[in-house]
Amino acid sequence: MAAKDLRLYFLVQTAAAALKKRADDLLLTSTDLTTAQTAAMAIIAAREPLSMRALADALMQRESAMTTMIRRLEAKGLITRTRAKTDKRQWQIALTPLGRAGLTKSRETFAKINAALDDAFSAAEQQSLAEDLTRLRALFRGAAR
Amino acid sequence: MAAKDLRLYFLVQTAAAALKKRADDLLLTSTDLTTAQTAAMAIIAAREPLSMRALADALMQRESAMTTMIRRLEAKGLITRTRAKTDKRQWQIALTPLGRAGLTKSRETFAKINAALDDAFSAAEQQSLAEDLTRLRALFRGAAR
DNA sequence: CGCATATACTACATATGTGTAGTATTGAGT
DNA sequence: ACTCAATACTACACATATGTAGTATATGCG
Repeated sequence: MAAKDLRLYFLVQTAAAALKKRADDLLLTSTDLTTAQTAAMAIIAAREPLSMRALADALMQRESAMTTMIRRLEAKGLITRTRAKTDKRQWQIALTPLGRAGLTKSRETFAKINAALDDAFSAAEQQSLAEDLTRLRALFRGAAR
Repeated sequence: MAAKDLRLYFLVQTAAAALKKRADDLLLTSTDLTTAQTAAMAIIAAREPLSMRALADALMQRESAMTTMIRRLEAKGLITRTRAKTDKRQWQIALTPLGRAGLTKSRETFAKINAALDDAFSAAEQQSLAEDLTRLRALFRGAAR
């Protein structure tokens, strides 16, 4: 039966989906942002101004995945895109004050998420889980065999 | 900085994405199926014939997410859909021989994934990871507060 | 300098997932 | 039997992610 082979795979995917959905539910009611958008804005806040490429790398995603999202954030007035002077291929992405405000507001959501985690997992357990997930991610991020 | 708040969230999502991508890469070259399709077929194999609703529940998803995927699997000749006699609202979904063959072939992929996991994680570590993920999933699957 | 290649980004097709609204059928209560 | 709510499923809009192909700019090398 293939079902047993899929057990850990399925657990990882469904746990990630449950976490994402809860965070999205909380975020969308309080800030009208998705978690993906919030994660992008958190990276931008930490490194602005940065290029599409740098943003994609920080989020461990492709540049092509960034185009649409960044356009949406720009349309909402949360970020600005300006051409880099030294390299005209690049954009320089930065938060607007409105974007900064949205990001600040999003902290409530992650505070709730983290409080729930703290209730359910001891610091040692969270540490162990983080280490396992880091190894899991590293294990599968190389080229396929 | 919001980045720290997002640490565990980001780890879970990126670890799940890395695992999904590796499995997809392997599966798509050997069977032309995605992991989501394979997971659906594994459920169908274990419980056929079953309704859209039962399938969605088993995959922890919405029925609306099933419609398109099931249509695709049907178009590929991997599953059949027939109306249930007792309740004409329901479909009865079952694998075709071709579907069963695809599922069998997919086992190679998950054998590789599981071998990689066995290399990197001891049985006890996998057990602990599975328990943590089960708790994490349960923690966030209820209604939002 | 001029050309080949690499890099940064965009455009679009495909796949998945969510949310919401709609249709058809069933079933429960009166 | 009739009505009304619940259930099973579909349709569609939107957000995200991947893969591939294309354009514009930069850069290295002869």
